[in-house]
Amino acid sequence: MTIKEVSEKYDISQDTLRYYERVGMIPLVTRTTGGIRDYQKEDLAWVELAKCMRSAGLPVEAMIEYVKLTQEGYSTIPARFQLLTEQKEALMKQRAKIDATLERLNYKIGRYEIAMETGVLTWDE
Amino acid sequence: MTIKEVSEKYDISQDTLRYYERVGMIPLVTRTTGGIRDYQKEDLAWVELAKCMRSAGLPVEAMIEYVKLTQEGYSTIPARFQLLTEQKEALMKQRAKIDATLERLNYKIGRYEIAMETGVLTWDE
DNA sequence: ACTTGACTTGGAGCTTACTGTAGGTATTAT
DNA sequence: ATAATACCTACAGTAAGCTCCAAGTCAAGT
Repeated sequence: MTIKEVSEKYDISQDTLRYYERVGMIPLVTRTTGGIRDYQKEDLAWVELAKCMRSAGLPVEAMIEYVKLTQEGYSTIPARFQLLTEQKEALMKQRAKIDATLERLNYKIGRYEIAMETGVLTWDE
Repeated sequence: MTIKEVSEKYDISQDTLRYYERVGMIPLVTRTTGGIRDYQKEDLAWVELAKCMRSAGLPVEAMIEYVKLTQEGYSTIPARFQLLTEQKEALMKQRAKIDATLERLNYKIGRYEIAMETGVLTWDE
């Protein structure tokens, strides 16, 4: 699969795909003899994982470390476990912040709704 | 309340507090005759709101627009309603992405746990 | 063989959101 | 009055994560 096809399939720009590979956020992609990227199933799985992690806000740095550990073999399994656990904690904290903010937004939105119906805005900020 | 006290109370650097005011993410803060910031209850409420929104990842730009609308009076209530509703949608999407990523992390973490107990790693990425 | 278009690298540039610095002013304690 | 400390503005610098560009290479069609 060419970089163009991967770019379209996952809605990630070609530049970003090359960037991910360059910084080590995904392992080196399979190439043709001419040096052109030819994404295999495994390469695609890494791209998909990277996209998922990034979309949640997980830092590029964490993915780079994870890829590095994975390439170092089984001995790094405890380290990988720890890394993923830490990232999981971080995401859970982030979700809690979003939930708190959503509650506030809902409250404000509700007040604006009432204001638009009745013409009265209570407790403005 | 001085900027130092506000900084400590909300755990936001003084630089950031000044930055928030400068870019209009919070309205202009009350000053002493000497020109020094003296945060009043209302100023603090804005700081707190800004902190909450930013911690959830809501863009600074959105808060700037919201503050601007608020200062333009009641006629902007529908616009404020729309702005907050859009930001709410964005946060809900972000939360969904976090949830999807958390599921994947949990799956991987579970597999690493089993690997550490049994020495066998199934279905590696 | 030649053109066209997609691909390559290396490196510069951009955006967002701060963060730090320099040079000056205000306030507080002695 | 003076020294120490906290504050001020304006502006430059930084970090993360892309994004764009130039100059060149590869591959497919004619």
